[in-house]
Amino acid sequence: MASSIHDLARHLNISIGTVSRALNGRADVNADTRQRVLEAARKLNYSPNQSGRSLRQGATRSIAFMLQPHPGDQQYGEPFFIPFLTGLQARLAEHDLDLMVVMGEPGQYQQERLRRVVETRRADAVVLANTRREDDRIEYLSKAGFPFATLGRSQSGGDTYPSLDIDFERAGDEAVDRLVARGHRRIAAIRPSLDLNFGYLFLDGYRKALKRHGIEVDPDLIADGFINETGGYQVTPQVMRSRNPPTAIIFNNDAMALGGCKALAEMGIKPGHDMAVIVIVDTPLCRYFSPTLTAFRPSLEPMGRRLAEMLLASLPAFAGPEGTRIIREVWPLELIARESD
Amino acid sequence: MASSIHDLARHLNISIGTVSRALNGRADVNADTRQRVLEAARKLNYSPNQSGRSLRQGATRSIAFMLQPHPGDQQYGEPFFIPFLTGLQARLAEHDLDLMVVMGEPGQYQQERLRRVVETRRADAVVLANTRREDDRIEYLSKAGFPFATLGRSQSGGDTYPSLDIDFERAGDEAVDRLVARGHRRIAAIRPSLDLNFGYLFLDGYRKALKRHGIEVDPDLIADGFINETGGYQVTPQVMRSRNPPTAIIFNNDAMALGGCKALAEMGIKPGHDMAVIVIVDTPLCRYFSPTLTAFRPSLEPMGRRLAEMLLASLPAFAGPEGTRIIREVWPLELIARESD
DNA sequence: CGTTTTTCCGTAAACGTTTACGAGAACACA
DNA sequence: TGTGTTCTCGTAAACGTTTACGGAAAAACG
Repeated sequence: MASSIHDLARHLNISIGTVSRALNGRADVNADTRQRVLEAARKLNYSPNQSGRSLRQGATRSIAFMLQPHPGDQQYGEPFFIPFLTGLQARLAEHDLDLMVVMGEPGQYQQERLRRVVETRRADAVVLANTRREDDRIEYLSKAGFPFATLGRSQSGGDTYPSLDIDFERAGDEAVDRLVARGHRRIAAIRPSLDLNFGYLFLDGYRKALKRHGIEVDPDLIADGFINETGGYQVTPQVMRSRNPPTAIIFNNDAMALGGCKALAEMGIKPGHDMAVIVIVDTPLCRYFSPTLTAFRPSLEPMGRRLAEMLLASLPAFAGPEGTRIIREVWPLELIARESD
Repeated sequence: MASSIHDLARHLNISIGTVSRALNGRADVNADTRQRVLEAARKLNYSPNQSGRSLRQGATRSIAFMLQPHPGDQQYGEPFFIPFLTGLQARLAEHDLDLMVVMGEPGQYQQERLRRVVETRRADAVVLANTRREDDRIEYLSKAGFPFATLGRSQSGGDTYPSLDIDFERAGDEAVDRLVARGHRRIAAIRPSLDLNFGYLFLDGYRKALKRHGIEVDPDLIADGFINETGGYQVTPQVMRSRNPPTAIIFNNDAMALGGCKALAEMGIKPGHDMAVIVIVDTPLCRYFSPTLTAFRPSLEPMGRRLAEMLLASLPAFAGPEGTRIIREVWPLELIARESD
């Protein structure tokens, strides 16, 4: 059915070696022969079989993206992976690379899926998302010497891999800045209780800004909860019950913010009126919630494209003549001012 | 680095044929030998190279999922693909199948990406989403004899492929039913202007229910627009300007509903108060919008799993001894009553 | 003990590529 | 004409599997 390089060779009465060289643009083939090969390839509708190619070259030309759902994640998952994936895939496709999506089992730090991809050599490299502060996937890939890049930083693995992250520290800082400028002194911070690295970065920025403004950090105003609506709903009252309740809350996650606002509403507190609310990562939900939520927005599709570039720059097979580079970048977020603060 | 079947053979002083047979559970290998092979495989950390396997067997053990963004789609894409993909991938993984994600170029009906996957044999089958009423991807795959399944029906390709769809017709019907029961007689329907098949199905249900209730279909109350917020925003005033404006609107898309509500608000009309609003496919946005939007909700993750099963049942390599079957299913939606109607 | 059957394993080909190597022909140069 | 160079191509091996085939040894059977 599908034509192979042998079919072309037989059809043209030349050897398969020449056909292959002609197709791959090698120099040692007569211009006329090459022309005939290309024509025949078009006529016979030839495309190289990727399995054969992979086997010979030891490279699959596909990149695995591993997405690890959080335990207890809500039905629709993290909305921002689609645009990120779009960018990632677009740039990879320009290099004729495929994107394989691997999802971990929710609820556990599973390496099994990852291990399978690596050991059966189904992909040439891996992109990790949802990086933990200490991430066993990173440890594993580092030790295995398998190329990878991450969306988000981690304390694991050192600086040996490319990573692209959002500047959560600066966002936490700016959020406090903005609230202080609007007269707030009692500012709460609510973040996920998971080991997710961004939760730590966010808190660093939050603390730094408070110090700069000479405001003492009150542990009662910092709380961790499940990274979903329920988490925000459960943990917000906790902060409100402190001896000296906050007048503003920064949520480190959109879903938690929605749950938190629900809790506030039930306590008769109106976000944007009686309580300032800022969300660190903007999603469409923030735009449509009532009140609309002030939030920091990342540019996801460009990030996807950029991380693809960074990964490729670290791979010997794709890096230019100037050699491989490990690039790490931290991108700023754009503040979208809305009604809630 | 990675050990091959040759390493095992050398290590055990037997032939590679025997090793392969032992690993694959073939009968013609001594129980004792098999034991030794399995142990050695574990010790040497052996996993079969997928490229070699694919080449020999003519099957890649990976399934491609093609997602085609709509022209002018908003930043975050369709939120429901992540849970669907989760289910799809989970079931495929149980059969040791990988999931490859292929995104078409937004704005065009591009077959190029698809063609590449098929012709270079990078996947054993394809899953299509965003099916059009007349879908050239389906035509192409049918003609090429390449196995595929679709999320959503189409008029293309006949009944030769498995498909799983949501019962948009019934949802349109039920929405009208519900509105009529609440006293409405002037009910508008707003759907995307694209060739997307669900838009037609929805309208069929809408018309059917109106007829059953003896209400004449008013063409002025049916409008098409871009499948995003802007589309809803632009087209809603159009319906409102009709000689006999509606008292209720059914939106066939969540983003269009949000845009529509914005337009209504600007006209001084309050959804859920002065105007009943129902949305056909529920997303988290519907739950957080103010007012919360009554909507029909699909169960996406189970659908993903089910479509994987249906696809596998149609593939000779995976169908059980009872042979391959083409399964087509249409799943009902669950009405989530909220404040907007 | 001779014959047949069964058990087990090695050999080798095949999947579709790429590529190192070498060889023949053409050409340049003296 | 002899030698060296360049151009072009064919040959064959290699990547890591699976599997058809055949054969030797062991077991079963009379």
